[in-house]
Amino acid sequence: MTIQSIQRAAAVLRSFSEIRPELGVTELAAIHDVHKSTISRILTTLEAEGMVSQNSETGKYRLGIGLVGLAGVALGRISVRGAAQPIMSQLVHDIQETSILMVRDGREAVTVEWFGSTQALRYVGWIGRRVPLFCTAGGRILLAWEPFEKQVALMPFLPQKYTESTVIDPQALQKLLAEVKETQIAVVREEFEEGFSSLGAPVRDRHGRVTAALTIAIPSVRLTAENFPTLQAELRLAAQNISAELGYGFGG
Amino acid sequence: MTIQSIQRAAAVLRSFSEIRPELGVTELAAIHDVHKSTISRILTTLEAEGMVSQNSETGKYRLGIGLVGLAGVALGRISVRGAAQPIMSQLVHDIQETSILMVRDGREAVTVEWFGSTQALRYVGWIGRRVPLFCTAGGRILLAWEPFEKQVALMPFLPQKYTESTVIDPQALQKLLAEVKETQIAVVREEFEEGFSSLGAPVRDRHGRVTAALTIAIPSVRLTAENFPTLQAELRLAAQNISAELGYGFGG
DNA sequence: AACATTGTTGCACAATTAGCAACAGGAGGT
DNA sequence: ACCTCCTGTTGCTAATTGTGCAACAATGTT
Repeated sequence: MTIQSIQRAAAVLRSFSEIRPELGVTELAAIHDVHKSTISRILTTLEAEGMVSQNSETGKYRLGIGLVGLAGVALGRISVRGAAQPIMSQLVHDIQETSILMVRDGREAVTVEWFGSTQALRYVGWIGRRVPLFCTAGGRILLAWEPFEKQVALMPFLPQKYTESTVIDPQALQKLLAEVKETQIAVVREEFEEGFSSLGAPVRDRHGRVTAALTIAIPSVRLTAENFPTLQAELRLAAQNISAELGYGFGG
Repeated sequence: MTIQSIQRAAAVLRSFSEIRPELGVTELAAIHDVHKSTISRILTTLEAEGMVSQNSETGKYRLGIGLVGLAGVALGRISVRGAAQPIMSQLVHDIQETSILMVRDGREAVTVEWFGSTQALRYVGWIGRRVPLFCTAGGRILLAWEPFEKQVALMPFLPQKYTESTVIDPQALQKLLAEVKETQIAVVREEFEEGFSSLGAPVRDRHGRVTAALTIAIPSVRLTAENFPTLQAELRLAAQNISAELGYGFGG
């Protein structure tokens, strides 16, 4: 028994994205198959609550600053962040590449912490960035230890290709996930973003469950056969150290 | 014309805080003077939307990871962040103290970016942290250039004292805000958190409006008469540089 | 075992919401 | 300047949905 108008409000909020950060009443009404007067009222209410704001020039709406404060409270309960921060900071200092910590949110992975490389050419992340599970290293780490039935249940939701390299064939993906589980490392080369590749390693909680993914995001030109062994070793070690901090008895 | 049930949902979300990250149905019902069955249904709906999650052991609720992704989109539209990041990183590198960028959210200031000092004793911030306007350096920066009537209109909402040093007398505060406006620097010594002080400087947009506050948060033992001139000068310069990036013609 | 407390659920009713229709304002074209 | 089109907003009312009552299920304490 859920409350329909609250569901509608949440659906409206989720309509905004990195790609479509600003939307109009008429657009949202079409997306949700709801009358525009209804959308207008939902947005008016959400604006009063600081969760959206209206661009006075365009009349269109965006997500509002009030969500940031709510997310701050939500982030505060994610204990892996505290454990990971010093370790990630050191990792980035050592390898001079960007490191990102992700957890699962529905059918996506979301960034809950990140430290950026200081090199001029580097990957820039942000807290709250959502990326697909299937074609990112962090996403594959979060999927690889899921029960097979759960992995299969997600296959109908495979997204479009993001790049020429994106793997979207279910069987090929299953194979990749099995390899991730075996090697404990995920490697994604330009499947999600042209020019960038990523490595991922599992972070486990005290029960041994993979609850987060520690990743390195790197301009592809800098991921070579020469430095790959070092990078993946450093990443593994950092992920193991974070897991140990969380109470995982991992060869500690 | 706002939608009451959506307002209620938002009010429930805002009930969670740093201090009270986990709340039960009965507590929330009392806080909001709403029947607990109503609260239970609101929470069930919000949980289905990923905006809260229930602790299976305690039966209580917390804010959920879905809010982080929404906040990520909201953060993406705050252009001051991109301008500020390299400058803040350099500032922290130079002074070895934590720097925080805040914008206003209603009657509070919220952190939209931060870079932490690597010293062992340091201030740790986080994206989405909300702090009172009145007794933090960033908050005072955000208030100081507000029209007098707007400042006065906020006085009834003065919070309780956080520390022995918190200034909550309206007239004393008005005087402090006038000084901030004159000196272009806010200094708060342990008014919000024991052991920590902060300095704030205004960040202006291309229209000249103060739309963000750049701050340094520092263990009070490290803020001395000796280093204060250097710290405030570095902070001013960094804030001016960010403002210039935003198109403010500030003695460029 | 009995009791207290918490979160959940079925039911019915009336309060609130959703959709229709009209409106206000702005942009673009002639 | 006038007209058309499009967008977001608002008054009104019917009916749908949300709310509160009452009961329930589960857990913890004495």
